[in-house]
Amino acid sequence: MVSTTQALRRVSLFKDLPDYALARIVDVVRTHTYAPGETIIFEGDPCEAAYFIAEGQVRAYRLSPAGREQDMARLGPGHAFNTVPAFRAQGVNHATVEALTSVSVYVIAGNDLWHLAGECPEFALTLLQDFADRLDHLTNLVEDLALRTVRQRLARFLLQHVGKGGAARRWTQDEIAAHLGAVRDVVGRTLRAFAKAGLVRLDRQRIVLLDRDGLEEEARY
Amino acid sequence: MVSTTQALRRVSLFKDLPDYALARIVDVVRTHTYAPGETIIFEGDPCEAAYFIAEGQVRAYRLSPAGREQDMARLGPGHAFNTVPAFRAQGVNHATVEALTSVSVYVIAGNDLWHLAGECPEFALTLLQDFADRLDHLTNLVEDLALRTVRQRLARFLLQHVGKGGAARRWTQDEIAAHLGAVRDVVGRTLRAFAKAGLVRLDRQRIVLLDRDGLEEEARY
DNA sequence: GCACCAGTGAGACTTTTGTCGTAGACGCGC
DNA sequence: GCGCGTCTACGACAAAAGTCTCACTGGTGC
Repeated sequence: MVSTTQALRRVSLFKDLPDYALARIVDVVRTHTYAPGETIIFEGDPCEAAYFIAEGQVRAYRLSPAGREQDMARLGPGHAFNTVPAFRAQGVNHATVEALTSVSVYVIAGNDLWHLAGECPEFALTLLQDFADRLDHLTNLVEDLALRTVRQRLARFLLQHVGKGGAARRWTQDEIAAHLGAVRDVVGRTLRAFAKAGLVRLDRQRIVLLDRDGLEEEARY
Repeated sequence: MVSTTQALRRVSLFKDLPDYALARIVDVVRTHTYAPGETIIFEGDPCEAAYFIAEGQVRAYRLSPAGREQDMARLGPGHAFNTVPAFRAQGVNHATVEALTSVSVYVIAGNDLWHLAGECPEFALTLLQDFADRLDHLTNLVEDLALRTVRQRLARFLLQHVGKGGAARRWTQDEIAAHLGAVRDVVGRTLRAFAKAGLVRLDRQRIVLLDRDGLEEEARY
């Protein structure tokens, strides 16, 4: 715990906090690590704490009784999750969060987070910014789900997430489906349709964009 | 402006604030009224200010290029809207907001809101609670849109919004559709299916629930 | 009374999405 | 190599949702 203050500064949500705030956080924070594939919190469980990612990637999703999944967010170093229930009356986790890689997190109990926000204005503002970003993201997600077809959503997704370089992480069709609010079959079918139209090339596990303008045409309204 | 402090306390978001915070708000707040049907802010416009409802009902929605609408929220006295952009880098309104009734609001410029949150911890906490509630609401909305059919959504909607007494406000099928993320035709068709199954009775403009258990069955899973 | 209009009921039809079954390709551990 | 699990391809089919059209109702204002 000697250099915890230094380490905390690496989390972008804590980066700009004054020393006194960090000192208070050090008092209440714990650390924890999770293996890839491990589930960190379960939707519906009573909320114990909020999590801040030091290392690794996680995904937060909701699960339907039929087993279908809908991603709410993918989060990496510096992001936080499960911060919401600390500020609500009945605090239950609002999504299931799963480690995609090895993950190490800082954990702060809900009560402590509440008090920190009340005592450190800088921290409260940081949280407000974070919440605002997530409200924006969810609002866009709602619009997509309600007003656009899978085809349009997939075109947008490809434009955003399949970078020019091959450096982009691989997405399985199942993952894309969970991200878009569809099922694997439909994603695969639509991808093949794009391939037939010459918009993309499917190199088994790798998707290469051939016609960016064409995809933008598909994505636009 | 004499009794503004008193009046502000009627807004539930301001209710529990200490006097010094209210005094600061009084310094920067303006008031405004809107007629029924009037659009208060437009999606995509640069964000000027945040709004707190003193009187009346509004609805916030997103519009697709095809003219279809998706409600994000319906808000009444004590609720706030357009508070999010004040906490984001590029502040543009994230939805269109329309007055359903005569509406009077308190208006606070984005900058002022930011400073208030930084200087009044109680206010920051109140805003965090408000944001947390809305994140919860939007998360549920995403789950509904992605994982449930219109039929299931409609059953839930009826259970929630059509109270026992006849006191419930009237919903047109168009409004229900915007709320559920569907189109009027489908809502009407599904309502008729429910009526045929004996779950509801349709009295032109009035929906009466006949079989609550049956609807819960439709809504579940 | 009359015309007008928003809200609704209803049928026919298309498109989109989801479901199922089967099969092939690939990577991995043994 | 072999088996095994994951990911993918693809066709057939079913269900859900959307689109289009027309008619009807009940209220409003004139």
